[in-house]
Amino acid sequence: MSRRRLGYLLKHASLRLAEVTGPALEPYGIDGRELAVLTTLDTAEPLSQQEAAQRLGIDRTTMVAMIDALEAKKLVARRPHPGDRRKNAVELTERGHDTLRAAVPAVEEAEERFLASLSGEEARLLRDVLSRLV
Amino acid sequence: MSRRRLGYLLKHASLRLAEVTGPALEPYGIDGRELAVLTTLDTAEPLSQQEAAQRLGIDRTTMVAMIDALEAKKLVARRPHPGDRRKNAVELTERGHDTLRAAVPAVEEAEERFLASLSGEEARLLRDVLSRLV
DNA sequence: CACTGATTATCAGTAACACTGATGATTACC
DNA sequence: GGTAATCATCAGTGTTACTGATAATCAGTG
Repeated sequence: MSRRRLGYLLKHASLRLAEVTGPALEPYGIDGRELAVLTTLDTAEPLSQQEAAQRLGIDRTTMVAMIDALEAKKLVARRPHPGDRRKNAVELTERGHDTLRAAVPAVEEAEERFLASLSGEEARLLRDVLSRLV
Repeated sequence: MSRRRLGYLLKHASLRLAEVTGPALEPYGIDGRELAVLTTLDTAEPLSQQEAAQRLGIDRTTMVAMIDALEAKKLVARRPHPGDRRKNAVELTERGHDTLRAAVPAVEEAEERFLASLSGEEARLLRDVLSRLV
């Protein structure tokens, strides 16, 4: 049974989750990956693109395209980094903060719908177990 | 924390799992997707390509390419379907059966290594919970 | 039997995603 | 001062999986 294989389960769980979170984020004009970038950038001190990429576990060149898209939507801004002109200090704009504040509850609600068939204990354990594996 | 987001966890769990199962399957010349197709095709009555695609939850056109690759490796064969000349009856070859028999234990061992940090109960529950979500 | 509509496999084209490797600018080291 | 490392960027590539079109075949209807 290939349906029992862990790779199959993780992949299809991702697909089914995206079917729920995608529409939930659509009103905010972003997708799940962009929400993750916004969340990562929402720190006290602004990050360089490379720092953000490392924290999120994505490639540096992928982050360039992500920031390009978010900047085009006026959700983030590249600023000169104080003290190192090689770096960009990437900051959320006012609009970026607003979008983040509104999108996070929307996606959390979508996740809960996705997990609706589980008990609270099971849902908690799923997150916990996945966190340890990652 | 974007690291708590379910989409992030599922995606990165998939990536980390692939890092383990990929090398485990490499000696057999197949990847995880191809193993899933082989497993799906290992039935009493041979399936058409479309039936196999539906069981596996992938697109019909994707299955064409998968079967092309597996046929080139002599692991499966397209036969005329008895009673419906529109269909192909896709069968495992002798070599396909051998590969499947050897690769399944290898990938299961890799999965266990991936799950090594979990208790047996947690591992069992992870599979169970994911199955219900898919 | 002839006709219409559905089904199957295939192909070309496309899109999303994420990588490698190279480049220019800047910084750090010694 | 000169060399090596770091950062952002870009062009190119590879993987994956889709849409839409086509030809062959089958099923059902009158």
